[in-house]
Amino acid sequence: MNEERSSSTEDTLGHQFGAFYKIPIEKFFQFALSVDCVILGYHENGLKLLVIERGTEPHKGKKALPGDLVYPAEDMELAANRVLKDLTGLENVYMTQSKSYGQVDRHPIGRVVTVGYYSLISVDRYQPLASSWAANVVWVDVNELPLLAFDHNQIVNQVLATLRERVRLQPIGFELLPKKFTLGQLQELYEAILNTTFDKANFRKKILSMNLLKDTKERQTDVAHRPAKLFSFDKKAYESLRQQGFSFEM
Amino acid sequence: MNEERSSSTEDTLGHQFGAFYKIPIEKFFQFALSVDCVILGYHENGLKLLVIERGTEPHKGKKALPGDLVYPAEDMELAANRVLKDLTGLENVYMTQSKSYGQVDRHPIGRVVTVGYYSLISVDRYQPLASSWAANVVWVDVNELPLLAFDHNQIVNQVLATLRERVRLQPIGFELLPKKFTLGQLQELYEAILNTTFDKANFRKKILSMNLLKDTKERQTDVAHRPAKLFSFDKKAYESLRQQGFSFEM
DNA sequence: CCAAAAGTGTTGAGTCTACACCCATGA
DNA sequence: TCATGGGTGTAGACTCAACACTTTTGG
Repeated sequence: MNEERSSSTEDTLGHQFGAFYKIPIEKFFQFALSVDCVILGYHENGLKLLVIERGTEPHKGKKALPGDLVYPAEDMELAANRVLKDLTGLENVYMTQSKSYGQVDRHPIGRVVTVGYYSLISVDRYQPLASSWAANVVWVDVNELPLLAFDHNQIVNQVLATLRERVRLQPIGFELLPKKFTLGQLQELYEAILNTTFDKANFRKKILSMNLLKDTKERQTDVAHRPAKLFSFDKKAYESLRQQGFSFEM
Repeated sequence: MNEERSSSTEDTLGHQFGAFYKIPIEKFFQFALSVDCVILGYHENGLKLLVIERGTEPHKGKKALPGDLVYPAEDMELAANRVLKDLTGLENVYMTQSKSYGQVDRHPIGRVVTVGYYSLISVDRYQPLASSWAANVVWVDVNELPLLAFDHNQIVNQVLATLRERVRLQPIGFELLPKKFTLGQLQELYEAILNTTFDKANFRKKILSMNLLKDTKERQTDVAHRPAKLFSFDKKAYESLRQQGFSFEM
Protein backbone atom coordinates (compact mmCIF):
# COMPACT_ATOMS: atom_id res chain seq x y z
CA MET A 1 0.00 0.00 0.00
CA ASN A 2 2.80 2.45 0.59
CA GLU A 3 4.86 1.22 -2.34
CA GLU A 4 3.41 3.97 -4.48
CA ARG A 5 4.23 6.85 -2.25
CA SER A 6 6.38 9.62 -3.60
CA SER A 7 10.07 9.29 -3.02
CA SER A 8 10.77 12.97 -3.48
CA THR A 9 13.08 14.27 -0.82
CA GLU A 10 10.86 17.34 -0.56
CA ASP A 11 7.83 15.36 0.54
CA THR A 12 7.18 16.03 4.20
CA LEU A 13 3.59 14.97 4.98
CA GLY A 14 2.68 18.59 5.42
CA HIS A 15 3.59 19.22 9.01
CA GLN A 16 2.90 22.54 10.55
CA PHE A 17 5.97 23.24 12.56
CA GLY A 18 8.94 22.75 10.36
CA ALA A 19 10.54 19.87 12.19
CA PHE A 20 10.97 17.73 9.12
CA TYR A 21 11.85 19.98 6.27
CA LYS A 22 14.73 18.59 4.28
CA ILE A 23 14.36 15.08 5.69
CA PRO A 24 13.23 12.59 3.07
CA ILE A 25 9.97 10.96 3.94
CA GLU A 26 11.33 7.43 3.48
CA LYS A 27 13.47 7.89 6.56
CA PHE A 28 10.32 7.85 8.64
CA PHE A 29 8.99 4.56 7.28
CA GLN A 30 11.49 2.37 9.08
CA PHE A 31 9.41 1.18 11.99
CA ALA A 32 8.02 -2.27 12.57
CA LEU A 33 4.87 -2.82 14.59
CA SER A 34 4.13 -5.77 16.83
CA VAL A 35 1.37 -6.82 19.15
CA ASP A 36 1.80 -8.56 22.49
CA CYS A 37 -1.10 -10.30 24.16
CA VAL A 38 -1.67 -10.34 27.88
CA ILE A 39 -4.04 -13.25 28.41
CA LEU A 40 -5.30 -13.54 31.94
CA GLY A 41 -7.16 -16.45 33.39
CA TYR A 42 -8.42 -17.37 36.83
CA HIS A 43 -7.22 -20.71 37.97
CA GLU A 44 -6.75 -22.44 41.29
CA ASN A 45 -7.72 -19.37 43.32
CA GLY A 46 -5.29 -17.03 41.62
CA LEU A 47 -4.95 -14.77 38.64
CA LYS A 48 -2.71 -16.35 36.02
CA LEU A 49 -0.89 -15.05 32.96
CA LEU A 50 -0.38 -17.05 29.81
CA VAL A 51 3.24 -17.03 28.64
CA ILE A 52 5.23 -18.84 26.00
CA GLU A 53 8.83 -19.93 26.05
CA ARG A 54 10.89 -18.34 23.33
CA GLY A 55 12.62 -20.80 21.03
CA THR A 56 14.96 -18.37 19.30
CA GLU A 57 17.08 -15.31 19.90
CA PRO A 58 16.77 -12.71 21.17
CA HIS A 59 15.81 -13.76 24.70
CA LYS A 60 15.91 -17.46 23.72
CA GLY A 61 14.56 -19.64 26.49
CA LYS A 62 12.98 -16.78 28.38
CA LYS A 63 9.31 -16.60 29.00
CA ALA A 64 7.47 -14.00 26.98
CA LEU A 65 4.05 -12.75 26.04
CA PRO A 66 2.60 -14.28 22.91
CA GLY A 67 3.24 -11.67 20.28
CA ASP A 68 4.22 -11.16 16.68
CA LEU A 69 4.97 -8.56 14.07
CA VAL A 70 2.02 -6.99 12.31
CA TYR A 71 1.89 -7.33 8.53
CA PRO A 72 2.20 -4.07 6.62
CA ALA A 73 -1.40 -4.28 5.46
CA GLU A 74 -2.90 -5.90 8.55
CA ASP A 75 -4.96 -4.09 11.17
CA MET A 76 -3.63 -4.34 14.71
CA GLU A 77 -6.75 -5.93 16.16
CA LEU A 78 -6.63 -8.60 13.50
CA ALA A 79 -2.99 -9.25 14.24
CA ALA A 80 -3.74 -9.62 17.93
CA ASN A 81 -6.49 -12.09 17.18
CA ARG A 82 -4.30 -13.99 14.75
CA VAL A 83 -1.61 -14.40 17.37
CA LEU A 84 -4.12 -15.47 19.97
CA LYS A 85 -5.66 -17.99 17.62
CA ASP A 86 -2.29 -19.39 16.55
CA LEU A 87 -1.41 -19.89 20.16
CA THR A 88 -4.58 -21.02 21.81
CA GLY A 89 -7.11 -21.86 19.13
CA LEU A 90 -9.39 -19.26 20.65
CA GLU A 91 -11.38 -17.22 18.16
CA ASN A 92 -13.59 -14.17 18.49
CA VAL A 93 -12.09 -13.22 21.81
CA TYR A 94 -12.62 -9.60 22.60
CA MET A 95 -9.22 -8.05 23.10
CA THR A 96 -8.78 -4.61 24.56
CA GLN A 97 -5.92 -2.39 23.62
CA SER A 98 -3.57 -1.38 26.38
CA LYS A 99 -0.56 0.94 26.02
CA SER A 100 2.12 1.09 23.35
CA TYR A 101 5.82 0.64 23.96
CA GLY A 102 8.33 2.21 21.68
CA GLN A 103 11.65 2.65 23.47
CA VAL A 104 14.27 3.09 20.77
CA ASP A 105 16.37 0.20 22.00
CA ARG A 106 13.65 -2.19 23.05
CA HIS A 107 14.36 -4.63 20.21
CA PRO A 108 17.88 -5.44 18.97
CA ILE A 109 16.89 -5.94 15.37
CA GLY A 110 15.47 -2.49 14.75
CA ARG A 111 12.82 -0.03 15.82
CA VAL A 112 9.91 -2.20 16.82
CA VAL A 113 6.97 -0.50 18.47
CA THR A 114 4.64 -2.88 20.21
CA VAL A 115 1.02 -2.47 21.19
CA GLY A 116 -0.28 -4.37 24.18
CA TYR A 117 -3.63 -6.13 24.03
CA TYR A 118 -5.30 -7.95 26.83
CA SER A 119 -8.13 -10.31 27.38
CA LEU A 120 -9.69 -12.11 30.29
CA ILE A 121 -10.58 -15.68 29.57
CA SER A 122 -12.53 -18.24 31.45
CA VAL A 123 -11.00 -21.64 32.03
CA ASP A 124 -14.19 -23.37 30.98
CA ARG A 125 -14.04 -21.76 27.54
CA TYR A 126 -10.50 -22.76 26.87
CA GLN A 127 -7.51 -24.23 28.61
CA PRO A 128 -4.34 -23.56 26.66
CA LEU A 129 -2.44 -26.10 28.73
CA ALA A 130 -4.27 -28.83 26.88
CA SER A 131 -3.44 -27.52 23.43
CA SER A 132 -0.99 -28.87 20.91
CA TRP A 133 1.43 -26.16 21.96
CA ALA A 134 1.38 -27.39 25.52
CA ALA A 135 5.13 -27.72 25.83
CA ASN A 136 5.61 -24.06 25.02
CA VAL A 137 2.70 -22.52 26.82
CA VAL A 138 2.32 -22.14 30.56
CA TRP A 139 0.22 -20.25 33.05
CA VAL A 140 2.18 -18.34 35.65
CA ASP A 141 0.77 -16.75 38.75
CA VAL A 142 0.72 -12.96 38.42
CA ASN A 143 2.08 -12.67 41.93
CA GLU A 144 5.12 -14.74 41.00
CA LEU A 145 5.97 -13.40 37.58
CA PRO A 146 9.36 -14.46 36.24
CA LEU A 147 11.60 -12.07 34.35
CA LEU A 148 10.02 -11.90 30.92
CA ALA A 149 11.62 -11.08 27.58
CA PHE A 150 11.91 -7.51 26.30
CA ASP A 151 9.76 -5.05 28.27
CA HIS A 152 7.02 -7.61 28.78
CA ASN A 153 6.98 -7.28 32.55
CA GLN A 154 6.18 -3.63 32.10
CA ILE A 155 3.36 -4.47 29.68
CA VAL A 156 1.86 -6.98 32.09
CA ASN A 157 2.07 -4.65 35.05
CA GLN A 158 0.34 -1.91 33.08
CA VAL A 159 -2.47 -4.28 32.17
CA LEU A 160 -2.82 -5.42 35.77
CA ALA A 161 -3.06 -1.82 36.94
CA THR A 162 -5.71 -1.09 34.32
CA LEU A 163 -7.57 -4.25 35.24
CA ARG A 164 -7.65 -3.32 38.92
CA GLU A 165 -9.21 0.00 38.05
CA ARG A 166 -11.63 -1.33 35.48
CA VAL A 167 -12.82 -4.25 37.52
CA ARG A 168 -14.13 -1.88 40.18
CA LEU A 169 -16.24 0.10 37.73
CA GLN A 170 -17.29 -2.44 35.15
CA PRO A 171 -18.53 -5.99 35.57
CA ILE A 172 -15.63 -7.53 33.66
CA GLY A 173 -14.59 -9.95 36.37
CA PHE A 174 -17.26 -12.40 35.25
CA GLU A 175 -15.31 -13.05 32.05
CA LEU A 176 -12.73 -14.85 34.13
CA LEU A 177 -15.20 -17.28 35.67
CA PRO A 178 -17.05 -20.24 34.22
CA LYS A 179 -20.54 -19.45 32.95
CA LYS A 180 -21.96 -20.77 36.18
CA PHE A 181 -20.25 -19.82 39.38
CA THR A 182 -20.87 -19.49 43.09
CA LEU A 183 -20.84 -16.27 45.02
CA GLY A 184 -17.86 -17.62 46.91
CA GLN A 185 -15.91 -17.99 43.68
CA LEU A 186 -16.85 -14.48 42.63
CA GLN A 187 -15.69 -13.12 45.95
CA GLU A 188 -12.41 -15.04 45.76
CA LEU A 189 -11.87 -13.64 42.28
CA TYR A 190 -12.37 -10.06 43.39
CA GLU A 191 -10.14 -10.63 46.36
CA ALA A 192 -7.43 -12.05 44.10
CA ILE A 193 -7.58 -9.19 41.62
CA LEU A 194 -7.79 -6.41 44.16
CA ASN A 195 -5.56 -8.17 46.65
CA THR A 196 -7.89 -7.57 49.55
CA THR A 197 -10.62 -9.31 51.51
CA PHE A 198 -14.33 -8.67 51.76
CA ASP A 199 -16.83 -9.54 54.42
CA LYS A 200 -18.84 -12.44 53.05
CA ALA A 201 -22.26 -11.19 54.10
CA ASN A 202 -21.66 -7.68 52.83
CA PHE A 203 -20.18 -8.82 49.54
CA ARG A 204 -23.23 -10.98 48.90
CA LYS A 205 -25.69 -8.28 49.77
CA LYS A 206 -23.99 -5.81 47.53
CA ILE A 207 -23.63 -8.00 44.49
CA LEU A 208 -27.12 -9.45 44.77
CA SER A 209 -28.70 -6.04 45.22
CA MET A 210 -27.38 -5.07 41.79
CA ASN A 211 -29.66 -7.61 40.10
CA LEU A 212 -26.94 -8.62 37.68
CA LEU A 213 -26.93 -12.29 38.58
CA LYS A 214 -29.33 -14.92 37.37
CA ASP A 215 -30.03 -17.79 39.71
CA THR A 216 -29.52 -20.90 37.59
CA LYS A 217 -31.47 -22.99 40.13
CA GLU A 218 -28.54 -25.35 40.10
CA ARG A 219 -26.21 -26.17 42.92
CA GLN A 220 -22.75 -27.49 43.47
CA THR A 221 -22.46 -31.25 43.89
CA ASP A 222 -20.00 -33.45 45.73
CA VAL A 223 -18.71 -30.80 48.05
CA ALA A 224 -18.06 -31.52 51.69
CA HIS A 225 -20.23 -28.68 52.84
CA ARG A 226 -23.55 -27.10 52.09
CA PRO A 227 -23.66 -26.85 48.28
CA ALA A 228 -23.70 -23.32 46.92
CA LYS A 229 -26.17 -21.94 44.42
CA LEU A 230 -24.81 -21.46 40.94
CA PHE A 231 -25.33 -18.06 39.34
CA SER A 232 -24.68 -16.70 35.89
CA PHE A 233 -24.01 -13.14 34.81
CA ASP A 234 -27.09 -11.55 33.28
CA LYS A 235 -25.67 -9.52 30.41
CA LYS A 236 -29.07 -8.30 29.23
CA ALA A 237 -29.97 -7.03 32.66
CA TYR A 238 -26.66 -5.23 32.84
CA GLU A 239 -27.13 -3.56 29.47
CA SER A 240 -30.59 -2.30 30.27
CA LEU A 241 -29.55 -1.11 33.72
CA ARG A 242 -26.54 0.64 32.27
CA GLN A 243 -28.71 2.53 29.82
CA GLN A 244 -30.74 3.77 32.75
CA GLY A 245 -27.60 5.23 34.25
CA PHE A 246 -26.77 2.43 36.63
CA SER A 247 -23.10 2.30 37.49
CA PHE A 248 -21.34 -0.80 38.69
CA GLU A 249 -19.06 -0.12 41.63
CA MET A 250 -17.16 -2.45 43.90
CA MET B 1 20.07 2.11 14.33
CA ASN B 2 18.39 -0.51 12.23
CA GLU B 3 20.68 0.08 9.26
CA GLU B 4 22.87 -2.79 10.40
CA ARG B 5 20.22 -5.40 10.68
CA SER B 6 20.55 -8.55 8.64
CA SER B 7 18.90 -8.53 5.26
CA SER B 8 18.75 -12.30 4.94
CA THR B 9 15.38 -13.45 3.70
CA GLU B 10 15.49 -16.21 6.29
CA ASP B 11 15.57 -13.81 9.22
CA THR B 12 12.26 -13.88 10.99
CA LEU B 13 12.75 -12.43 14.48
CA GLY B 14 12.25 -15.88 15.92
CA HIS B 15 8.51 -16.13 16.23
CA GLN B 16 6.96 -19.15 17.77
CA PHE B 17 4.04 -19.89 15.56
CA GLY B 18 5.23 -19.95 12.01
CA ALA B 19 3.30 -17.01 10.67
CA PHE B 20 6.28 -15.33 9.10
CA TYR B 21 8.51 -18.00 7.74
CA LYS B 22 9.65 -17.16 4.23
CA ILE B 23 8.73 -13.50 4.50
CA PRO B 24 11.78 -11.27 4.45
CA ILE B 25 12.14 -9.23 7.57
CA GLU B 26 12.50 -5.96 5.67
CA LYS B 27 8.88 -6.19 4.63
CA PHE B 28 7.89 -5.56 8.22
CA PHE B 29 9.91 -2.39 8.64
CA GLN B 30 7.63 -0.21 6.54
CA PHE B 31 5.65 1.56 9.21
CA ALA B 32 5.85 5.17 10.23
CA LEU B 33 4.98 6.30 13.75
CA SER B 34 3.39 9.57 14.71
CA VAL B 35 2.16 11.19 17.88
CA ASP B 36 -0.96 13.31 18.23
CA CYS B 37 -1.47 15.54 21.24
CA VAL B 38 -4.80 16.14 22.87
CA ILE B 39 -4.29 19.31 24.87
CA LEU B 40 -7.22 20.20 27.08
CA GLY B 41 -7.72 23.46 28.87
CA TYR B 42 -10.48 24.97 30.95
CA HIS B 43 -11.61 28.30 29.70
CA GLU B 44 -14.73 30.41 30.00
CA ASN B 45 -16.63 27.76 31.93
CA GLY B 46 -16.00 24.97 29.47
CA LEU B 47 -13.53 22.29 28.56
CA LYS B 48 -11.59 23.26 25.45
CA LEU B 49 -9.41 21.39 23.01
CA LEU B 50 -6.39 22.88 21.33
CA VAL B 51 -6.41 22.36 17.55
CA ILE B 52 -4.36 23.59 14.65
CA GLU B 53 -5.43 24.30 11.13
CA ARG B 54 -3.64 22.18 8.58
CA GLY B 55 -1.77 24.13 5.94
CA THR B 56 -1.09 21.27 3.54
CA GLU B 57 -2.61 18.14 2.11
CA PRO B 58 -3.97 15.77 3.13
CA HIS B 59 -6.91 17.37 4.95
CA LYS B 60 -5.64 20.85 4.09
CA GLY B 61 -7.66 23.53 5.86
CA LYS B 62 -9.23 21.11 8.31
CA LYS B 63 -8.69 21.38 12.00
CA ALA B 64 -6.45 18.72 13.46
CA LEU B 65 -4.62 17.71 16.60
CA PRO B 66 -1.07 18.93 16.83
CA GLY B 67 1.00 15.95 15.81
CA ASP B 68 4.02 14.85 13.87
CA LEU B 69 6.00 11.87 12.73
CA VAL B 70 8.43 10.38 15.20
CA TYR B 71 12.08 10.21 14.17
CA PRO B 72 13.46 6.70 13.72
CA ALA B 73 15.71 7.11 16.76
CA GLU B 74 13.42 9.27 18.88
CA ASP B 75 11.41 8.04 21.83
CA MET B 76 7.66 8.63 21.61
CA GLU B 77 7.40 10.70 24.78
CA LEU B 78 10.16 12.96 23.52
CA ALA B 79 8.40 13.35 20.21
CA ALA B 80 5.17 14.29 21.96
CA ASN B 81 6.98 16.88 24.03
CA ARG B 82 8.79 18.21 20.98
CA VAL B 83 5.49 18.74 19.17
CA LEU B 84 3.94 20.38 22.18
CA LYS B 85 6.89 22.68 22.60
CA ASP B 86 6.99 23.60 18.92
CA LEU B 87 3.35 24.50 19.10
CA THR B 88 2.90 26.14 22.43
CA GLY B 89 6.29 26.88 23.92
CA LEU B 90 5.34 24.73 26.88
CA GLU B 91 8.10 22.56 28.28
CA ASN B 92 8.16 19.81 30.87
CA VAL B 93 4.47 19.18 30.56
CA TYR B 94 3.52 15.76 31.77
CA MET B 95 1.83 14.00 28.90
CA THR B 96 -0.02 10.75 29.38
CA GLN B 97 -0.22 8.15 26.69
CA SER B 98 -3.67 7.27 25.42
CA LYS B 99 -4.48 4.65 22.78
CA SER B 100 -2.81 3.88 19.47
CA TYR B 101 -4.51 4.03 16.10
CA GLY B 102 -3.29 1.93 13.26
CA GLN B 103 -6.06 1.41 10.69
CA VAL B 104 -4.35 0.36 7.49
CA ASP B 105 -5.90 3.18 5.47
CA ARG B 106 -5.82 5.96 8.04
CA HIS B 107 -3.13 7.90 6.20
CA PRO B 108 -2.99 8.18 2.41
CA ILE B 109 0.77 8.29 2.19
CA GLY B 110 1.50 4.96 3.81
CA ARG B 111 1.08 2.94 6.95
CA VAL B 112 1.25 5.48 9.73
CA VAL B 113 0.44 4.31 13.23
CA THR B 114 -0.24 7.12 15.62
CA VAL B 115 -0.06 7.21 19.39
CA GLY B 116 -2.32 9.62 21.26
CA TYR B 117 -0.95 11.66 24.14
CA TYR B 118 -2.92 13.99 26.31
CA SER B 119 -2.33 16.67 28.84
CA LEU B 120 -4.42 19.00 30.92
CA ILE B 121 -3.11 22.51 31.08
CA SER B 122 -4.04 25.49 33.13
CA VAL B 123 -4.72 28.77 31.41
CA ASP B 124 -2.56 30.66 33.86
CA ARG B 125 0.48 28.60 32.95
CA TYR B 126 0.14 29.15 29.25
CA GLN B 127 -2.30 30.51 26.74
CA PRO B 128 -1.50 29.24 23.26
CA LEU B 129 -3.76 31.88 21.73
CA ALA B 130 -1.14 34.50 22.57
CA SER B 131 1.72 32.61 20.94
CA SER B 132 3.48 33.32 17.71
CA TRP B 133 1.42 30.59 16.07
CA ALA B 134 -1.79 32.32 17.00
CA ALA B 135 -3.20 32.35 13.51
CA ASN B 136 -2.99 28.59 13.31
CA VAL B 137 -3.97 27.57 16.79
CA VAL B 138 -7.43 27.74 18.31
CA TRP B 139 -9.31 26.43 21.28
CA VAL B 140 -12.57 24.70 20.47
CA ASP B 141 -15.23 23.68 22.93
CA VAL B 142 -15.26 19.92 23.39
CA ASN B 143 -19.03 19.96 23.18
CA GLU B 144 -18.89 21.57 19.75
CA LEU B 145 -16.06 19.70 18.11
CA PRO B 146 -15.74 20.23 14.37
CA LEU B 147 -14.89 17.39 12.03
CA LEU B 148 -11.18 16.92 12.53
CA ALA B 149 -8.60 15.51 10.13
CA PHE B 150 -7.83 11.79 9.97
CA ASP B 151 -9.26 9.85 12.91
CA HIS B 152 -8.63 12.71 15.30
CA ASN B 153 -12.23 12.89 16.51
CA GLN B 154 -11.90 9.30 17.63
CA ILE B 155 -8.66 10.09 19.43
CA VAL B 156 -10.22 13.03 21.25
CA ASN B 157 -13.30 11.11 22.24
CA GLN B 158 -11.18 8.33 23.66
CA VAL B 159 -9.21 10.83 25.72
CA LEU B 160 -12.39 12.46 26.98
CA ALA B 161 -13.78 9.10 28.03
CA THR B 162 -10.55 8.30 29.86
CA LEU B 163 -10.55 11.72 31.46
CA ARG B 164 -14.10 11.31 32.75
CA GLU B 165 -13.10 8.08 34.41
CA ARG B 166 -9.78 9.28 35.76
CA VAL B 167 -11.07 12.57 37.09
CA ARG B 168 -13.40 10.73 39.44
CA LEU B 169 -10.64 8.65 40.97
CA GLN B 170 -7.63 10.92 40.85
CA PRO B 171 -7.29 14.60 41.68
CA ILE B 172 -6.24 15.56 38.16
CA GLY B 173 -8.88 18.21 37.66
CA PHE B 174 -6.77 20.74 39.51
CA GLU B 175 -4.27 20.75 36.65
CA LEU B 176 -6.86 22.55 34.56
CA LEU B 177 -7.31 25.39 37.02
CA PRO B 178 -5.07 28.31 37.93
CA LYS B 179 -2.88 27.71 40.97
CA LYS B 180 -5.38 29.62 43.08
CA PHE B 181 -9.03 28.93 42.53
CA THR B 182 -12.37 29.16 44.26
CA LEU B 183 -14.54 26.25 45.24
CA GLY B 184 -17.11 27.54 42.78
CA GLN B 185 -14.62 27.27 39.94
CA LEU B 186 -13.68 23.77 41.01
CA GLN B 187 -17.31 22.75 41.07
CA GLU B 188 -17.95 24.27 37.64
CA LEU B 189 -14.96 22.37 36.30
CA TYR B 190 -16.20 19.04 37.61
CA GLU B 191 -19.64 19.78 36.29
CA ALA B 192 -18.19 20.60 32.86
CA ILE B 193 -16.07 17.46 32.67
CA LEU B 194 -18.68 15.09 34.00
CA ASN B 195 -21.57 16.92 32.38
CA THR B 196 -23.66 16.94 35.52
CA THR B 197 -24.51 19.21 38.43
CA PHE B 198 -23.66 18.99 42.11
CA ASP B 199 -25.32 20.47 45.12
CA LYS B 200 -23.13 23.37 46.19
CA ALA B 201 -23.18 22.65 49.92
CA ASN B 202 -22.51 18.96 49.47
CA PHE B 203 -19.73 19.47 46.95
CA ARG B 204 -17.98 21.83 49.33
CA LYS B 205 -18.30 19.55 52.30
CA LYS B 206 -16.95 16.61 50.37
CA ILE B 207 -13.97 18.33 48.83
CA LEU B 208 -13.02 20.16 52.04
CA SER B 209 -13.31 17.00 54.12
CA MET B 210 -10.56 15.44 52.01
CA ASN B 211 -7.99 17.95 53.31
CA LEU B 212 -6.44 18.34 49.89
CA LEU B 213 -6.95 22.07 49.64
CA LYS B 214 -4.82 24.73 51.20
CA ASP B 215 -6.53 27.96 52.16
CA THR B 216 -4.37 30.68 50.63
CA LYS B 217 -5.96 33.27 52.93
CA GLU B 218 -6.59 35.33 49.82
CA ARG B 219 -9.91 36.27 48.34
CA GLN B 220 -11.37 37.27 45.04
CA THR B 221 -11.46 41.00 44.31
CA ASP B 222 -13.72 43.14 42.17
CA VAL B 223 -16.60 40.72 42.06
CA ALA B 224 -20.18 41.87 42.42
CA HIS B 225 -20.88 39.45 45.21
CA ARG B 226 -19.30 38.17 48.37
CA PRO B 227 -15.68 37.42 47.42
CA ALA B 228 -14.76 33.77 47.54
CA LYS B 229 -11.78 32.30 49.32
CA LEU B 230 -8.95 31.21 47.08
CA PHE B 231 -7.60 27.71 47.56
CA SER B 232 -4.67 25.82 46.12
CA PHE B 233 -4.21 22.10 45.66
CA ASP B 234 -1.96 20.64 48.34
CA LYS B 235 0.13 18.11 46.44
CA LYS B 236 2.17 17.10 49.47
CA ALA B 237 -0.93 16.41 51.50
CA TYR B 238 -2.30 14.31 48.67
CA GLU B 239 0.88 12.27 48.36
CA SER B 240 1.07 11.49 52.04
CA LEU B 241 -2.64 10.68 52.23
CA ARG B 242 -2.36 8.43 49.19
CA GLN B 243 0.45 6.49 50.80
CA GLN B 244 -1.81 5.87 53.76
CA GLY B 245 -4.35 4.30 51.43
CA PHE B 246 -6.58 7.30 50.94
CA SER B 247 -8.51 7.16 47.70
CA PHE B 248 -9.88 10.22 45.97
CA GLU B 249 -13.44 9.71 44.77
CA MET B 250 -15.94 12.13 43.32
C1' DC C 1 -20.82 -35.68 65.49
C1' DC C 2 -17.44 -32.52 63.23
C1' DA C 3 -15.48 -29.52 59.75
C1' DA C 4 -16.28 -26.53 56.23
C1' DA C 5 -18.33 -23.31 53.57
C1' DA C 6 -23.10 -21.47 52.40
C1' DG C 7 -26.15 -18.20 53.57
C1' DT C 8 -28.88 -14.54 56.71
C1' DG C 9 -30.09 -10.78 60.18
C1' DT C 10 -29.03 -6.90 63.10
C1' DT C 11 -27.02 -2.85 64.81
C1' DG C 12 -24.67 1.43 65.00
C1' DA C 13 -21.63 4.55 62.56
C1' DG C 14 -21.05 7.08 58.86
C1' DT C 15 -22.24 9.25 54.46
C1' DC C 16 -25.20 11.37 51.06
C1' DT C 17 -29.10 14.28 49.51
C1' DA C 18 -32.17 17.91 49.51
C1' DC C 19 -33.16 22.12 50.91
C1' DA C 20 -33.44 26.24 53.66
C1' DC C 21 -31.06 29.92 55.05
C1' DC C 22 -27.52 33.72 55.93
C1' DC C 23 -23.42 36.66 54.14
C1' DA C 24 -20.61 40.13 51.62
C1' DT C 25 -19.89 42.66 47.70
C1' DG C 26 -20.66 46.02 43.42
C1' DA C 27 -23.93 48.38 40.96
C1' DT D 1 -31.72 47.96 48.11
C1' DC D 2 -31.19 44.42 44.79
C1' DA D 3 -28.89 40.75 42.34
C1' DT D 4 -25.36 37.52 42.61
C1' DG D 5 -22.75 33.98 43.98
C1' DG D 6 -20.26 32.63 48.56
C1' DG D 7 -20.88 29.94 52.40
C1' DT D 8 -23.34 26.94 56.31
C1' DG D 9 -26.56 23.84 59.09
C1' DT D 10 -29.72 20.13 59.57
C1' DA D 11 -32.99 16.21 59.16
C1' DG D 12 -34.02 11.94 57.00
C1' DA D 13 -32.65 8.43 53.85
C1' DC D 14 -29.50 5.52 52.72
C1' DT D 15 -25.26 2.76 52.78
C1' DC D 16 -21.57 0.26 54.91
C1' DA D 17 -18.70 -2.52 58.23
C1' DA D 18 -18.60 -5.72 61.73
C1' DC D 19 -20.04 -9.72 63.64
C1' DA D 20 -22.97 -13.29 65.37
C1' DC D 21 -25.68 -16.72 63.97
C1' DT D 22 -28.14 -20.70 61.33
C1' DT D 23 -28.02 -24.21 57.44
C1' DT D 24 -26.57 -28.11 54.69
C1' DT D 25 -23.48 -31.11 52.99
C1' DG D 26 -19.54 -35.13 53.18
C1' DG D 27 -16.68 -37.67 56.04
